[in-house]
Amino acid sequence: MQDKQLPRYQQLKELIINKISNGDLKPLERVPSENQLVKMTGVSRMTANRALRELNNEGYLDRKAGIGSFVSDFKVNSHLFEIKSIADEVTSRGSAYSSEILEQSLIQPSNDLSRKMQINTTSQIFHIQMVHFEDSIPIQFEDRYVKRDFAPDFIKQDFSEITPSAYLSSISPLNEAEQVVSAITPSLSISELLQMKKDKPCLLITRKTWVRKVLVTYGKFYHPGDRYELLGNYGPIMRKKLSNK
Amino acid sequence: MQDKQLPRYQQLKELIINKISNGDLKPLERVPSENQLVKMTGVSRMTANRALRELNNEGYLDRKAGIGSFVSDFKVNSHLFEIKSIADEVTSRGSAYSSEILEQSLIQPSNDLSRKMQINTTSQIFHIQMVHFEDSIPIQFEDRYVKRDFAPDFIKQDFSEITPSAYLSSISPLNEAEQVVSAITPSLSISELLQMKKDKPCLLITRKTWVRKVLVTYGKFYHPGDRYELLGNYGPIMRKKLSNK
DNA sequence: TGTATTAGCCTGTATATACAACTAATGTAA
DNA sequence: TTACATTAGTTGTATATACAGGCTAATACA
Repeated sequence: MQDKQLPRYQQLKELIINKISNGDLKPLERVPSENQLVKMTGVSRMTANRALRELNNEGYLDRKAGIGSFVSDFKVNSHLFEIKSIADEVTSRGSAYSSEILEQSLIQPSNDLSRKMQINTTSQIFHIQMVHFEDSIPIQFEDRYVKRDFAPDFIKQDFSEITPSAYLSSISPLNEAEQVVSAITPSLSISELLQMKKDKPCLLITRKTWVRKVLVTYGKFYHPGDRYELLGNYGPIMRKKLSNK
Repeated sequence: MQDKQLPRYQQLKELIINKISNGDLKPLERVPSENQLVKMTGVSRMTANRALRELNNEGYLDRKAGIGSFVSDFKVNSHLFEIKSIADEVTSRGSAYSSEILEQSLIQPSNDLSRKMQINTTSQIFHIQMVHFEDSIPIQFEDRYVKRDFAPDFIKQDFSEITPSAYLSSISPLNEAEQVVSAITPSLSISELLQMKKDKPCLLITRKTWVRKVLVTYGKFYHPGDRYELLGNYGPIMRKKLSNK
């Protein structure tokens, strides 16, 4: 039954997380101040402070003394997941990013796919296939499925302007992700798309992302083994804050 | 000069982190209670509470109401880094773990290696090469270098009993790690060690770990691409606590 | 002796209060 | 207009206090 009531600071946190998840509060938007929360909910300022401070530590909010508390923008959330937009990655290296879209359609999922995405076969999903280039050299083949009801306008987007990852993050911050990394020998078609030599290995990343415990995307990302590495930094005190600008 | 003094709860946190890092406080050992910290340092209980609570959230401590606060054991820290001991990984899947040691020696580093490990060529380092098996099938070739002054007894260990990762974690919790994942075609010798078919790809993980900002190990971990996957879960609220037992 | 109670310590939460530092907007004087 | 001071609102920190709930060991009692 779990009717044991949560502590008040936790209730406050979930209230705000829910507003972020369902879009009531959008990235960079202002969140009620500590004193406003005191007036709204009747808690003391210290418990409002604890709620906002912990949300800040967890990466949901950005706070500044004298200014206020704001919802983190999606770049911060991406960093939280160690999942960067491929376009940002390329440009941050000082290289030129470009892309080529191979397919962008609304499809009926196969049995296998509907099972992987935890839906029934009658609901439709979006499918996109594209290649990402760094200085005109292919570095990723993206093969992604997206739930239709999560991103109804997915089909209308121009993904040569904004990557699917960035677009999906802009709709709603992703709460959770699972990523499986493996090394494979690519199929002939993928090998050709990535302009790889025969029998060269491929780094394959299979990623699922959830929003509020609901799976929204399932994608496979193929990288040429000799042109791409996946970097991860791990440490207890590595939170990065937005610059002041 | 940075002589601006840190907040008191932060001073308390660093005091305890330092004691953990330099071995004054060992895993599972008791940490001063909130009231003891009050008497020792003169702060109020709430700021002692904040220090211990945040250390708990960051994975350094485990706290239990009615019992006390204790240094997390190395398994928790490993999880913090998303780096699991290969032996734990295998046994948690219900398989039988075994290993074979190929080399365990004290060497003079080459120029290239001394640069990678940020030491001069006169200091000696340990070198170990071993293969890890799951149900007698090789799943990892480990090629690791360890600073001598960090683990002076490294050479004496029986690594068929405890993996190098687990041993190093037991000496001191690792503060920071960097991990690069790539897909390669293995050399013939590695391919044979891992009993792989010709031209099959290999998942290569290159990992550096630091303790108190000092690099202590540098290792390469080769996995057969068709027998191993690297799994990562990402989410804001995924802290796992030790069971009660 | 065996059992129940109590006392004491621990963490967890919540409140009220206070002061400091920072920022933006406003008012005021040169 | 410009420069400076004031003010109000924000977060950041620190303290004192209180009560609840979990746990252990000493104590009291039958």
